[in-house]
Amino acid sequence: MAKAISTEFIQMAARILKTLGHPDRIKIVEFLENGEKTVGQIQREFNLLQPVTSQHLKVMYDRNIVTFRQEGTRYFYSLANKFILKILDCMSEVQEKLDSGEWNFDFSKIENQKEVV
Amino acid sequence: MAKAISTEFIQMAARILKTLGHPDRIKIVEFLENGEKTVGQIQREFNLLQPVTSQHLKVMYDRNIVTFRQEGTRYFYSLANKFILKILDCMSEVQEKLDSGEWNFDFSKIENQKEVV
DNA sequence: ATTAAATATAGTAAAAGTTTTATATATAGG
DNA sequence: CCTATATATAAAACTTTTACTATATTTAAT
Repeated sequence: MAKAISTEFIQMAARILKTLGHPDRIKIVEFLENGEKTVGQIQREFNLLQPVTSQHLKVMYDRNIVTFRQEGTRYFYSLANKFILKILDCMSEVQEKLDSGEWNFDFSKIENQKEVV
Repeated sequence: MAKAISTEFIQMAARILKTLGHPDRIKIVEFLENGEKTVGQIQREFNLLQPVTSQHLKVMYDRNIVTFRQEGTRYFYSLANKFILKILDCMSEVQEKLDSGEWNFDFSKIENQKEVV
């Protein structure tokens, strides 16, 4: 079972989780699981505005979630560390359990819900 | 390997991750892993203000992360579903890898960093 | 009935995150 | 050199969070 988590780690983890707590970013990160992609590829894949795409990538770069290499005028982004992979694994595992009905999650509480405090 | 993640699920997951993306809430959720706790217990454990504690719990309740039962004037909070446990497991696993040096994470990028965009 | 304890709720100001529109930069090709 | 392409950066308007402070509610005890 999970052992206690250190303060320094918690700060880092909170930042990562918060940053991944945005639908676009989850999708992007998942997309990058298949290998590096350019900004344009990402943008087209999810029908995002270019600056939005860049912004997401910048935020994730600043938080050490993605990294990139430049080639000519293109920037190839990829996942920066294994923590992210782990989280993706975790999520898809959860989704499987939900799909199979083994687990249950009350979506009603979170859908179409106005933000509260 | 992680399989594709559905849109509905992504919305839900983003919400959960975003909500857990706060140091206090990670700590609280981890604390609850040991079994239900009252608001007062949580508050004292982490030296939080009472309204702050209640707020965190309310937000997490609204997002189906925790649940509670009332007994007299006390509210006993506990984890609401297994997704959360999974995330906690994931995090402590990552921490182990980091501690053991098997993995690496550049903390410099996220510590004492002013928020950008 | 009164009071104390435990917790929730409300209100508000400040901070952080998001989205959009506009503009800049850098590289490649002609 | 000039132009087009790919991407970054900036600025502004807006929304959501966060953290406080104050107050209300409910139950238990006297």
